[in-house]
Amino acid sequence: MGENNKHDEKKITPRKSDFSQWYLDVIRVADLVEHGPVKGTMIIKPYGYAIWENIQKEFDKRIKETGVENAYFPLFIPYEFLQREKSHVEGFSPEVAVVTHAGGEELTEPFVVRPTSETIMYDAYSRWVTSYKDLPVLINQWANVVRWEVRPRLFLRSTEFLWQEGHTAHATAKEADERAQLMLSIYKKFAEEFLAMPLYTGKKTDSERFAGADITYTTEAMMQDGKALQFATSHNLGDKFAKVFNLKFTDENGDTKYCYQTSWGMSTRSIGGLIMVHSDDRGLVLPPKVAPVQVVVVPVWPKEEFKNEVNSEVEKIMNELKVDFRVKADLSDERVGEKLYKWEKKGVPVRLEIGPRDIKEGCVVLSRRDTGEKITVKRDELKKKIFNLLEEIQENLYRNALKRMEENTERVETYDDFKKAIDNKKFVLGYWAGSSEDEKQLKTETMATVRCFPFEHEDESGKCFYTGKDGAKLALFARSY
RNA sequence: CGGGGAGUAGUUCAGAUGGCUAGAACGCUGCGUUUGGGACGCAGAGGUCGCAGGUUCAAGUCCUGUCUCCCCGACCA
Repeated sequence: MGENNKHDEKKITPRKSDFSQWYLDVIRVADLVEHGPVKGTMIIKPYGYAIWENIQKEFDKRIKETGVENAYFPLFIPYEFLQREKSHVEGFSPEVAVVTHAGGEELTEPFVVRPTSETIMYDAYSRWVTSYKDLPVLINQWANVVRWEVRPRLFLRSTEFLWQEGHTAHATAKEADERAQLMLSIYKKFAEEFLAMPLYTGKKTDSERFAGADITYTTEAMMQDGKALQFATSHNLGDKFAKVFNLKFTDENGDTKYCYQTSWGMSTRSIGGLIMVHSDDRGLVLPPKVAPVQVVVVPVWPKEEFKNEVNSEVEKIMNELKVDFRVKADLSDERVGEKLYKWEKKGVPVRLEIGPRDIKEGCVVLSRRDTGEKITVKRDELKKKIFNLLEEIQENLYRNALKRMEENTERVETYDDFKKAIDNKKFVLGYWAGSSEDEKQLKTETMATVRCFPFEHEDESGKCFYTGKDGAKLALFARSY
């Protein structure tokens, strides 16, 4: 290494010394994205996009099982639509991109690049729904949205991001709330089973509620630096939007009623979460279920003359494995060490090494990304071993993340203990009866926010550690992204 | 908007008190030797030093202005 070279491109900043830098390093070495020319935008590279595709595919399957269908609505929304719901426009106007010129002229009516699609979808719904027989409307769209955030961060808060947004309309308030909660439970299951990411779920406080919603339900994940990341949300919108978009139906008795609605979304932020929950100082670590490549086959050619023999063996293995796994053979001319590091940094769960020695002995070497453990496996039980290994890695990642989340969640009774716990980068559970003003004050004092009132502690109540009020509900606090 | 930092090769950077043809490492191209955990040799390509003015015999270096980017906070999926 040159003496002038302070930054070794191959190395990764250790998590403990600088978590943000580590996060950016992982993204860089795994080759997921880079910055776009407009501030806060991302160029998602093939490997990064492949992760998103897997998320899409699996989540899409799961929501369709609940009767949801996909559709697509325009990117451009009349500004006037946004303005109809007062708190909605107040919430979003600071961050919308407004188009005032197009086709070489100034427009008579400006439009916005969608920051979310409630308005344009419900305008359509109002034409589609006339009878109770048209309900419920259960529609999802996979799309990009634009929010001109003050401080963008790769994946976590990009100016433009990809997501799914589900929008439903129902005949009753009860049905809408059930749907909102159902979707939240689907997010939770999806995150835990597919992304190996444990979550807290609960209700947001008034101040953290979605602009225009009656109730916002949320899922919160713990990153390895102890900060919280809002993973996905589900909103019970009540009938607010229905009233301003004139979304009405005639019920069984011939009475005209407004619909009750929900909306729910999950974005490319989930990839940021994935990185910050599982990855380590060697690079990305991906749970097998999301990994674009589950098994990478690395041939070893100690001498040129072995190349053909090994490669034909690799081909056999590929044919055998590609039926059941996402598998890739790295036949590039890079030297072996370089390949091993490369795929490690990309987070491939299982690596398969095969060289002349292994061929002679009828076996291969498998190495797992999460623990680094290497095992030698006979060729005839290869498939079974890989299958088990992938399952084990998936479980192990979840177990570790869950353990970390549980061990780093503390219950407190007093504000002093609260501050101590927050400074120790914990998630904190404590009784809370504060106002929105109190939340603000708490944040300036401790940098922590109320993440949610967790469902699992819904029935508990006690004395608020901040205001001293009785009958306070148990809330989850953390510093957050 | 506040607080830091940075603009020089594809990337990460070095270029005190102005001075010869602007450097290194990695990466890239070609040839050869190599290949069981980040190889090595030789040859090569690659830069109007963020931009605009100014001072000077001479500016990457000094002065003035300006723009941009990154990181940390307020906002959020």
